[in-house]
Amino acid sequence: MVEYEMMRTLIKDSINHINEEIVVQGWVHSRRDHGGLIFIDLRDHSGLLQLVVNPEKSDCFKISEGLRDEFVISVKGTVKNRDKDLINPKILSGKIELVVEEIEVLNTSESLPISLFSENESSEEQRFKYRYLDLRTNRSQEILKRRAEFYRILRNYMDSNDFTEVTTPVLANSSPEGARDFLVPSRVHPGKFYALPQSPQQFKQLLMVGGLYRYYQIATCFRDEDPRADRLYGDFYHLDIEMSFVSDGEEVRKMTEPLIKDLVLNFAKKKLLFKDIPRISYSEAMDLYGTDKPDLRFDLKLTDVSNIFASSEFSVFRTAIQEGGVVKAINLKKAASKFSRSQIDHYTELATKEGAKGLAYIIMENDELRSPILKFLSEEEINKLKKETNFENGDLIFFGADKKELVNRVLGKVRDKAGDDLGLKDPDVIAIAWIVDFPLYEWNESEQRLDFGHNPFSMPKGGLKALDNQDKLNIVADQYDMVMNGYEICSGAVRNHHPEIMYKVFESIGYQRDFVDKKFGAMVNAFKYGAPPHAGCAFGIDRIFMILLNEDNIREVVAFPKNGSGVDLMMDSPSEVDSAQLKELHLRTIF
RNA sequence: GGGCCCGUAGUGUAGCGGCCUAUCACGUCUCCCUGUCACGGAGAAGAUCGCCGGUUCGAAUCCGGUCGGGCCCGCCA
Repeated sequence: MVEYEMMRTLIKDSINHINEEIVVQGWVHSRRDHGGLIFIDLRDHSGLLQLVVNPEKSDCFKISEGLRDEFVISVKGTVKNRDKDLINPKILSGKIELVVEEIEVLNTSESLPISLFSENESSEEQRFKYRYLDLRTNRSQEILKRRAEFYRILRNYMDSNDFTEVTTPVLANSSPEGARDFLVPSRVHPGKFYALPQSPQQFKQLLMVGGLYRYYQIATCFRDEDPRADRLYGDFYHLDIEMSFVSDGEEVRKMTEPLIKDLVLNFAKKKLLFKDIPRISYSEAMDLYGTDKPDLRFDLKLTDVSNIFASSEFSVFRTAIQEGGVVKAINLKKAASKFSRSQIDHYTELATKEGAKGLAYIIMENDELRSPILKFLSEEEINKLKKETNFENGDLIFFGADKKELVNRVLGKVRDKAGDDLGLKDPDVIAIAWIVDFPLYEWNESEQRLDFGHNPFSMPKGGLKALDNQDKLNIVADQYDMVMNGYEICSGAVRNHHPEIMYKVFESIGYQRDFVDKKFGAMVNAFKYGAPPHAGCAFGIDRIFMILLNEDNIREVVAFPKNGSGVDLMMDSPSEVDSAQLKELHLRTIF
């Protein structure tokens, strides 16, 4: 007698096993009781198999009458071909069935608190509370398997390119910049804390100093920041990469590109919009798209039209420019007929939510212009506008007039929404680009001081000299992000590996040497002993996986996600601990 | 921390001031049924409409608060 765990195997081999006796185990997927004959669809990880229970087997029949959805059973029976007109083309095993001879209930099931296989999909809250049931669906099973496949591709690629996988500590140190840390109190050292790393940044750089040629890790990262649909709470995964003897970010970009292309083309089976992945500077991205993570599946661009309206009669435009701001336009080609008045109002709403005072627009239909601001615009201005923005019949232009940063942000959002509303985001297409040359510093308006733009460990282009001579806000770092369909999926940099430049970079925004020594002691010390130039990056694995699977919520692609408040509804974590545990950790309860 | 939206039998929904003693489907329970595969048929049980308070002659429905959930802003070097 053959024992089968896998029905898929059974299906493949069924030709050879017709009339053989076999044993299968699985879940009762559904039961159809005809009174004198019972059909059961048995389900395991590989699919469905129909069982037939005849009344002559009175013991089996009795048991079968009591079976309910999701009972776990073990069945012995004979594989039979179905008659031609009884074949079910909807299931893989539809040509055969198992005529039951013995049946044993291995476990029962209460009726389910969520619906698994019907058309009513239960709420996310319910599904995640009962995630162990939700995982039984085809969709979940598929996601788990695809994720394993995804990991395998990452590892194969890295391994075959001389990268060494190194596991770095999870109990690490709190870092002063960046996200909020998860702290872990030390029992042995009263009053001291570990922190769970936001990324293995410092460890991987120390590996470079340690002589490792190339490093990678599928690294767990921990950040205590509020989640979003595309951002997990708590822990998430990086493909973390670092390469020694690299002084130009281009080397990292060239190294990682083929992997991402392979994932798009062969893993996700999607179209890649740009075969040669473009490099777009941060400032260009902000100018053209109003964001540093543009969705490049569609080609809408912002145009600076300040020169046209510098002395306009329309005071909103004129004043904005006089006060050092800009006027920019985005021409939504052929959108005029597609947008109703109320839809345009939605854009205005979006703009004001972002801080704009309003959102001027102008429409050209049947050679006629329509706009609330039309009376303020001269013919010359209109003509120049037509020329500079390719403004034609059927087009709709939105304007932003304010400080440059605000205008970019607002029109960037407008651009993104227009991409949705005009159906320009093809789900089968992936557009990838590198955004390069991020500013090392940025101006913190609320605190009126300089801050690090992206991360404090990148090498300023031009080194020490740049730090001495240039206007700080003009200093560019060899720092790069990869964007995919409007999501940031990777961030990296050529690292600052000279102690003197490290000190200087911090000093420029008011941190003294001892601050650097205290907070980044290991790194800055290590750099004193022949640190090789090095560069790297980190890809957000969960997010890439989400995009490639066309999911719009990142929690869907994780086995056991936490909800929007950082709660694991299934495990009910975080939870209280008893006072003895707190005492041992030298903590007192605050309640 | 802030804004917007949601909360109705086990599950998904309808109802959005009186026709509500709350709709429908799935599930559950009882009975019938020997070829179904979303089996079919007959019947039954199951909801103090998240919770508290208010307005009203009257509240699932309107208002306030609160709890829970979602999306967004802040935050995410």
